[in-house]
Amino acid sequence: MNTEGIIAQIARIKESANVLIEAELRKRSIKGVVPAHGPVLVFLFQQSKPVPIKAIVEKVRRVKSTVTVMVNTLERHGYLRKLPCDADSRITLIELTPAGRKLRKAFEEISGKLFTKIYQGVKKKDRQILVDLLEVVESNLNK
Amino acid sequence: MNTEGIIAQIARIKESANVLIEAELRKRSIKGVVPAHGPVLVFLFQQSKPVPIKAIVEKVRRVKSTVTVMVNTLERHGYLRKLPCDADSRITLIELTPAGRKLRKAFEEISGKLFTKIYQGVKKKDRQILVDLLEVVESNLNK
DNA sequence: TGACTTTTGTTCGCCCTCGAACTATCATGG
DNA sequence: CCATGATAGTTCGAGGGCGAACAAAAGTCA
Repeated sequence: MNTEGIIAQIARIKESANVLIEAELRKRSIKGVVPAHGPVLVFLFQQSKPVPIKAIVEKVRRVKSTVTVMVNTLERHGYLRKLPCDADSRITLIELTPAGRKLRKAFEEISGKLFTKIYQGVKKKDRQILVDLLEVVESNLNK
Repeated sequence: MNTEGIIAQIARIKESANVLIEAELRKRSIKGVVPAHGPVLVFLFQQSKPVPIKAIVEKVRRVKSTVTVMVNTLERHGYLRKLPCDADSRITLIELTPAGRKLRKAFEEISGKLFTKIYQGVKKKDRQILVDLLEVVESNLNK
């Protein structure tokens, strides 16, 4: 009965997923992108207009100092651009470059691959049970 | 990145657990210890004699350069000591200081608290189902 | 309008984490 | 005995991540 180490188990799963993602990025010769950029990029894929950094901070569950640095890294690698905001000069607007938009397809492929691999041989019903139990655990942890 | 689902969910759980652990450490005024030190300390708690850094590396699933840094941090904060090895001077032996050993109780308390909180209201049977499903997912990811 | 507060981002210090390169040291086979 | 190779740790550079402190701009209100 090894319910003792569920957090360790979860941590290992997360790390294995990251390893897979990194391997797929390498396979596609995508440089300068790491798994942590995922949420930021996914958010930017959904935008049709430049968005303030603040909006990214609110979506990606990272503090703003972290987002500042990540945005700079992605900018340095040419995946996004910063523009000033005319209406409010405190604001920095972010928009994907063509290189950044090109990442979208890779992202979707990699997500699909991960999903397929994770649930290999797991029945739909069990997948649901797993996700539901994780949800209970998550909400327990946040109360 | 974003199977927008289980991996994100798992990542959030892991982070919430870390937040809880950090809060408990703070509550106990334990300085200089972060959740990542957990595996190292747990391993050292189990030792009755000084162990080489190499042994730590093998247990904690971190590369040796990471362990080097972590050991130095824990040493700087007074939780462990480095000693030379007479038989083989390439080796650095590590041993907990009294301050380090004193962390054990806090660790056990925090682990217990985490366990209780996570599984609040989850039946034993469901706990087992959860852990079993996670195990399937984990082994899927590693093949 | 001028003082005070809030909001937006950046910077800094500290830690983890990795991989690659490097230093000692030890082991082994010729 | 010594050259060659394996081993143990460290260092370096690049990235993530946090909180605290900070600067700049905008908002508020008397």
